[in-house]
Amino acid sequence: MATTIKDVAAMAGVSVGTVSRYLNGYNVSEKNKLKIEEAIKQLDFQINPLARSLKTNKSMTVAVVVPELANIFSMNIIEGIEHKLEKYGYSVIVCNSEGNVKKEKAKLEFLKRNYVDGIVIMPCSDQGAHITDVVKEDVPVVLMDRLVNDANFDAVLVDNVNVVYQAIERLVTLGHRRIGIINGPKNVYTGRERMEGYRRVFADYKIPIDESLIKYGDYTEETGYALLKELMQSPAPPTAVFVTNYYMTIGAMMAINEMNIQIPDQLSFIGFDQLELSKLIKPSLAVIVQPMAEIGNSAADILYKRIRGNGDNFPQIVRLKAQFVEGESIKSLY
Amino acid sequence: MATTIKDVAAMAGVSVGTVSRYLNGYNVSEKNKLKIEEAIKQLDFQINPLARSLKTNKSMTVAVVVPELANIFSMNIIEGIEHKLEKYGYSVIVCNSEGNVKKEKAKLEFLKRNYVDGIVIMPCSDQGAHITDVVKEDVPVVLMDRLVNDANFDAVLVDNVNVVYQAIERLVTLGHRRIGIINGPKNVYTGRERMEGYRRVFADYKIPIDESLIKYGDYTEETGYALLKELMQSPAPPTAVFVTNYYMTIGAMMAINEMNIQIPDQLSFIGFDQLELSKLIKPSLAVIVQPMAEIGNSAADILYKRIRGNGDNFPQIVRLKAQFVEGESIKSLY
DNA sequence: TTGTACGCGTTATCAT
DNA sequence: ATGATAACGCGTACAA
Repeated sequence: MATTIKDVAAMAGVSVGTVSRYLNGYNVSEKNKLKIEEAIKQLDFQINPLARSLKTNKSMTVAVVVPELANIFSMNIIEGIEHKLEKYGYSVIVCNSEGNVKKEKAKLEFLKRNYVDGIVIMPCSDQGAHITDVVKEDVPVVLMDRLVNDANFDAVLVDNVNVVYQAIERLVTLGHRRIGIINGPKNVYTGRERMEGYRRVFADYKIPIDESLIKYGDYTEETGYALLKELMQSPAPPTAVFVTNYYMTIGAMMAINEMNIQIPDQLSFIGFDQLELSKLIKPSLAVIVQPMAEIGNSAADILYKRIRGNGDNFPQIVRLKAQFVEGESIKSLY
Repeated sequence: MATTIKDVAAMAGVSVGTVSRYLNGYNVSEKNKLKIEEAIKQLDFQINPLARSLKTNKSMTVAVVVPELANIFSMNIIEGIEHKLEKYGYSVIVCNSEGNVKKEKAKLEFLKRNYVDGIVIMPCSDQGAHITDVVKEDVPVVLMDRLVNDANFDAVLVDNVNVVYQAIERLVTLGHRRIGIINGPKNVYTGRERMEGYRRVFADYKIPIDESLIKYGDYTEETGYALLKELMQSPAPPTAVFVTNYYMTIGAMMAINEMNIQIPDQLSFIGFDQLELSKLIKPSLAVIVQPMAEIGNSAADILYKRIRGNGDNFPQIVRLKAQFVEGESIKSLY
C-alpha cells in the first residue's frame, strides 16, 4: 500500500496534523520540519490527491470541450491551454462534443459531476442556455472562439470582423466586385462575424451585394468542395472567392484543382488558417491566420484567475487580432 | 452543498449501505429499490466520484502522453482514444512530453501520483527504462507508434517496414536507383523501421546504397526543408526522394517549390501522412497514409482490457497496416 | 506551534 | 436483504 500521512507522522514522531500543516505550507517548528522531511524522503511519501480533493472540493483538473478533437484549430488551442496550466499543477482533460448540443450538455454534466475546477469550451452553436443550466455558479467557464446567446461568460475571441474586412477590402481595391464567400454556419458566432466583415466592405464602398455569391457551409472539407463548385458553375461566377476556415479551404482548393481553374488568372482566392499550407501551394495562397496558441493561453489565464476566486470585470471578453497574409493567389483586375 | 448518499438513505428510510448497494448493482428488495429511486430523483442525487475513488483506488481517468499535442498524428490518435473510452465513462487527460525524456518521466510521475487508471504513451525516444521505473506494475501502459528498449509493454504499431518497402520498391521498378530518403531520428523506433524498409529493397534488388542519400531529420518542417535542399544541391542529386512524416513532407515541398524543381519531371516524390494534402497539390502526391484513428482505437481497446485486469498474452503487439497511395508525383525513368 | 478528533462521501465487512 | 460501522487519506477546528 502507498504510504500515508500517518506513516510519516509516526516515523517523524509528530502528529498527522503537524505533517498536514507542513505539507500545506503552514508554520512548523524547524526541528519538526526536518524530521518530517526526513521521514517523507525515507518513506517516499506522496500526497494522495484524491483524499485531498475529497476534503477541499478541488480536483486540480480542468476540462476543455471542443466540437472536434482531430482539428488543427482545437489542438493548437488545447496545447496552449495545457502548456499554461500544467505549470500550476492542473491536469487537462479533453472532451469531444462532436458538434452536437445534446452531447455538449451531457459532457458538461459529466464534468461537473466529476468536480473539474474549470471548463473552457468552444460551443458548438449559439445556444448557451444549456451551459448555464448545467454549470450555474458552480464552476468557472470561459468560452473560446465563439460567443453564445442568453448567457454571460468570459470569452476569448478573434476579431473576425476587421480581419475579414481587411481581406475583402483588398479584393475590392483590386477591382473585384463579384466576390464569393464560402462561410460557416449561420448559427455559429464566427460565421456571423465573418459575414459582417464581408457586408461592411460592400456597404462602405457602396457596392451592391449579389446574395447568390454567399454560401453557407459547415466548416468541413466536403462543403468547401461542393460550394466552390456551386459558385463557379453558376451562370455568373465570381472573380474572387473567400473561404472562412481551414477545412473548407482545403475542400475548395481541391475543387479548383479538379475544375482546372487557374489561380489567380481565372479566380482570385483567399483562404483561412494554416500558414504553412499557403506557402506550400503554388501560387502561394493569401490567407487569414488566427493566433491559435494565444487563444489557448489567454483562455487559460482567465480561467486560472477565476479558479482562484478573482471575479474582476466579469464577463471579460478578450478579442485577439488575426492576420491577413498576402499571397500570389490574388490578382488585380485593373 | 451537494446531496449525499446519506440524504438519500434518510429520505428513503433505509441505511446508507443499502443505497450504496443499490448504486453498485447489488440486490436490493423491490420495495427499497423504488423508495431509493424516488429519493434520488427528489434530491437530484449524484454520486461523488472523488469519494468513490478514495475507496476504490480507481479514478476512471486515463492519460495519453505525446511528444507534441498540436500535431496531426497526435490529435487523430487522441480522438480515437477518447471516442473509445468515453463510452466506458473514462475521462482522458492529455500530456505533452515535448519530445523530452526528462519531461516525459516527470509527466508519468505526476500521472501515477494522480491515480490514473491507465496510460497510453507515444514515447519520445528509444528509452523505456524510466517508464518502467515510474509505473512498475501499478498502472497499465500501452505504447503507440513506437517500441522502446529494455522494457516490455503492450503496443500498437504501424507496419512501417513493409509499407516503406512497397513505396521504395515502386520507385525501383520504375527505374530509380538514386533514391533519397529524409528519415526520422536514429533513436526513434519508427525512424529505424522505415530505414529498414528502405534498405531491404536495395538488398533484395542487389542495388548498392549511396549512403550520402540518407538523411536524418527530426520530424519537423524545418529539417524537411533543409535536408531536401541538401540532397538536391549535392553534386549527384537523387532522381527520387521519399520523406517519412507529414511535417518533413511539408518542409520538403516548400524547398521544392522554392528551388523550382518540377515534380515529377525533375524529381519523383513520395510523402507521408495526410491524404487530403496529396489530393490538393498539383501534381497529386504519392503518399503513405497511416491509420491514425485506428491506432487510437486499438490502443484504447488494449488499455481497457488491462484495466479490467485481463492480462492475456502480455505483451500484446498489434501491428496495423499503412497504405501506399499512388499519385502523379512519381515518374518512370524508362 | 502542536495534538486530538472529527468530517469529507463512499465502499466493504460484519452481524443480524 | 439489511443496518451499523469501520475504513480510505487528508484537512482543519479546537483546545492546549
